[in-house]
Amino acid sequence: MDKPGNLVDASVYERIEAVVRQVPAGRVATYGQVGRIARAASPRQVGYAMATLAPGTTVPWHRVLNSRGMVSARGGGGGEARQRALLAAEGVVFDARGRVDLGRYAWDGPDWAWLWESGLARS
DNA sequence: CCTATGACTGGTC
DNA sequence: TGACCAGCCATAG
Repeated sequence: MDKPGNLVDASVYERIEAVVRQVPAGRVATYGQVGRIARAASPRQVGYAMATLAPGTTVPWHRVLNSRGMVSARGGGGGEARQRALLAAEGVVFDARGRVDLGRYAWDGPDWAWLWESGLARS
């Protein structure tokens, strides 16, 4: 896992990115889930953070889906197909409606150790 | 410095 | 099933 560091003093977007980095290949997280773990004020903050990521970022943004298990539509376009391709390459299957079975691919959450070291475990 | 602008979710009607 | 609404932070121009 990557360096947790002290995420408590980091900006909201930094915490969100750090959490997304913890999502392993082949699993997917929802904006709401990431938001709760990163202590974002609202799930939407996660979307905002993803939208500002640089093109060549190392953050696995494609593993973040909305609460319905679908790829969220974005302004620019294009990125949606890429997101699904990346997930498919990791073995994530989409059903006929274009949805992922969250009950099967949902991420369990970050490791306890990471959570503690990052400072996000504290309430 | 101020405004517009985004990858969302849960509750209510 | 929809449709509508509040809540929210960083960045660009």
